[in-house]
Amino acid sequence: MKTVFMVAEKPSLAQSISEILSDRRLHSRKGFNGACSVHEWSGIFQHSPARYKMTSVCGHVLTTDFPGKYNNWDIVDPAELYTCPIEKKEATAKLRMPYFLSQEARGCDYLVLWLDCDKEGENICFEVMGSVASSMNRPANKSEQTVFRAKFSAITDKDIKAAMQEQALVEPNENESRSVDARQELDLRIGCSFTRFQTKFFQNKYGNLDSTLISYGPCQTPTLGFCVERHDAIKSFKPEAYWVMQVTAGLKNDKSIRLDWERGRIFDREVAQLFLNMVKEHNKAKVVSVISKEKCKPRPQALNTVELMKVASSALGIGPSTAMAIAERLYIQGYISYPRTETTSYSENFDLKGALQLQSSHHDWGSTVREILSEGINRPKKGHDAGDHPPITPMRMAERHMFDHDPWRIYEYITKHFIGSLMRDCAYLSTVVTFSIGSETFSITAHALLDAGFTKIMDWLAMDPDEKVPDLVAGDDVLITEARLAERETVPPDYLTEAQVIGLMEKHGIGTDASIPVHINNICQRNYCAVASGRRLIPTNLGVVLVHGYQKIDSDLVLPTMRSAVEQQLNLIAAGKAEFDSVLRHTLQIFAAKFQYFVSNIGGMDNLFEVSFSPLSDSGKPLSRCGKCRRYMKLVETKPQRLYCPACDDTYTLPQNGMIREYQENKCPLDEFQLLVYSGGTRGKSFVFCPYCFNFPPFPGMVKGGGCNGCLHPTCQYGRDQLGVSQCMECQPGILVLDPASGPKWKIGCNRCDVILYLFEKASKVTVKTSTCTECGSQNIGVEYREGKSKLRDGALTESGCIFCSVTLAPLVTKVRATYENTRGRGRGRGGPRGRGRGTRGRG
DNA sequence: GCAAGGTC
Repeated sequence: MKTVFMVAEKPSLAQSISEILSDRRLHSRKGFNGACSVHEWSGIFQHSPARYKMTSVCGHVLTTDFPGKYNNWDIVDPAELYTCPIEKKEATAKLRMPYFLSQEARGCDYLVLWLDCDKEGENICFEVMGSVASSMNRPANKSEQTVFRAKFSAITDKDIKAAMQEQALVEPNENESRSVDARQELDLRIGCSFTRFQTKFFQNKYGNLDSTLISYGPCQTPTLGFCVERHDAIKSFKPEAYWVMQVTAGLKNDKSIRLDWERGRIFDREVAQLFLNMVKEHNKAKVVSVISKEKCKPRPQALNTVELMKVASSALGIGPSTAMAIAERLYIQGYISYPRTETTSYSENFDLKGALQLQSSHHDWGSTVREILSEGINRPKKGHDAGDHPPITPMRMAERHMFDHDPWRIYEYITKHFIGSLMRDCAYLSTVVTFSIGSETFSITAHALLDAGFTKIMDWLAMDPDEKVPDLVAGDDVLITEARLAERETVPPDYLTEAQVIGLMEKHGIGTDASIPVHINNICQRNYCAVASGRRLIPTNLGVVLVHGYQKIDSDLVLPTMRSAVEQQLNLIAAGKAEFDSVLRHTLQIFAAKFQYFVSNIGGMDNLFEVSFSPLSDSGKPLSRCGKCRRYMKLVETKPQRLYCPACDDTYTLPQNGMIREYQENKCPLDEFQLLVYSGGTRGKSFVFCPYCFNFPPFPGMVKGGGCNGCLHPTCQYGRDQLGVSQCMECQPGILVLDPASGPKWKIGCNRCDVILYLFEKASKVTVKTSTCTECGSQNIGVEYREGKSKLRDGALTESGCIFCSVTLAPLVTKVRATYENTRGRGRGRGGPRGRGRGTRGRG
């Protein structure tokens, strides 16, 4: 019997599709990577009995990257990134997806690809094919088609079964897949080249940038551009005076009404005065017409991701990435449907009634739901069907107490939106009374609620039911009690809200429903924008200077149209109208030239930086001596912390996220740089290091970023050979090395992994002896205590021996794993005042 | 240490 191997884009879809195709008679098991399940059943394929086996990937199997040697920022010129080779690597190493697929596909005869029906999905088809090609059976007849692409537009029985019909199965579309390869390559080369160049250029010049990375990207940069554009509009705004005419009239019942002038506002005082004078010639206003019209506020369309993110931000004060993380969890727990969808239309066979019935006993909205069920569902409005996933709807009922605050509010919104979309529109009577005073026209408008409709459940949209329409008919006169001019001033626009930024991204095709929150997060975390009250995005100095710099050098770099222009080129590949190679070569050529131009004109951006930031030479505090000039170098504490020698104008990278201090006056015997101590907190790793060797490893075989505990110097008293104790018990290549600067809380730490031994607390001296333990071969350790501090047997002040085998020493040793303190900056008393927006935190 | 795109 033949076996058909089938692959979907995510585990949940593999399950749904399997259930449909097997008529719910299937056997399921978890795959070895813990993420994907495998579903098996028997059926018919191409008119013969067959075994079916279905599993999924988790998004992309592979990712595009540079070969390892191009990832050294100090050696590789970013310009090389336009021509150097690129390679595909496993997207998520721990899932071992290619291996998983090849194992499961072993011995199968046919492959049916059920990846999402978009270009990314098409690309993943080829990643899957590449993974299983060598392990599947080869057909006896070489010309027989064994790889099929299923095309589906909804996860419904009807659609899925139709897609599986023999005549519906097609071949995967290589052109579409190649267009994604091209996109990946362009994004990688362009993004990384600009990011590396500007990061290195500005970080080596300014001390107070407070950003580890000054990134550029075809999506994140235009997104920042929107925020800065609004910032500029606010800063350059010039208020303008204007005048409005305010006419008040008295009714018979002594009530007075304010009439709205048809001309709205006038920007010329004299002209406004002229109109006022004309009006003042009259003491009555005549009712010209009274027109009532039934109007409606439409019920919402079915909910998609972008709309959910906008509402979460603007109405609930929950940022898009937090909102999506919450939605993701609600989905996994089965409370809502798949939350990443562009579709705003329920499919024909969507069980609206069933989904509604689930909510009929709800404490808060059960009674409304029961009313709808008894009156009948109002068929929702047709929205856009992107053919990806159904709209976001509740799948299970949940009460308020079952969730935390924010998850509840997201669930509540999704559910109320769903219910609202099945109710009637909100209907109201809009009455306009038009008046004439001489040649000028005025009016009043009043609304009277006829049917609350969906605003009964989406009550934040409800209308005021109490607006009274004055009892007037055409021909009536009302007495003018006052007519005057009011002087006003135009006001600047406000900063963009997150919801508006999402709207702009959507409009310009920047990012996708899944990546929009990531881009917004990026520009906040990189310190280009801060989230202010009302979730408005206010660009920081750094953000403003960057965008102005791009505008000065090459405004294309920040234009929102750039992304869509490139995508148009890519679509030519997808449509088979252009060659992959020629489009890629052409586009890369353009950007390589833009990059060169940017590099040679970076001075233009630098001029702006100079105004806002202080040079490295003015930053930091003196710490330790330079081995080249013997003068003091400064510790620059803003991220990334580094050492700067003002005399040599050299910068040295330091270990991050921890304290750096001098190690007395000790120097490295190789380069005379003063030695330093890194400490990652009380329970963290610590080691002695030479700032020069840390950046430029002195011996072959040493890696960059290491301390003296990994140094191969044969005789240096701080090196591995003198202070090493034994092999690490937990990692193969690691060596346990004494940290000579750690007293009185003495530590021996592995120079590779997180193993730490605490020993002989409060001892005055701990040394590594030249002799070794006869039992285990470890170096012996010597310890000395001061009078009264001894922990040794009988209060002895000195002893030496093996810390693992000696019955007196071993009990004074504790093994732990280093923990990392979750801090920015160090200690207290620093870092307070410059609060930074963190994007995903805080609620409006 | 970098992009953007999938997804857990």
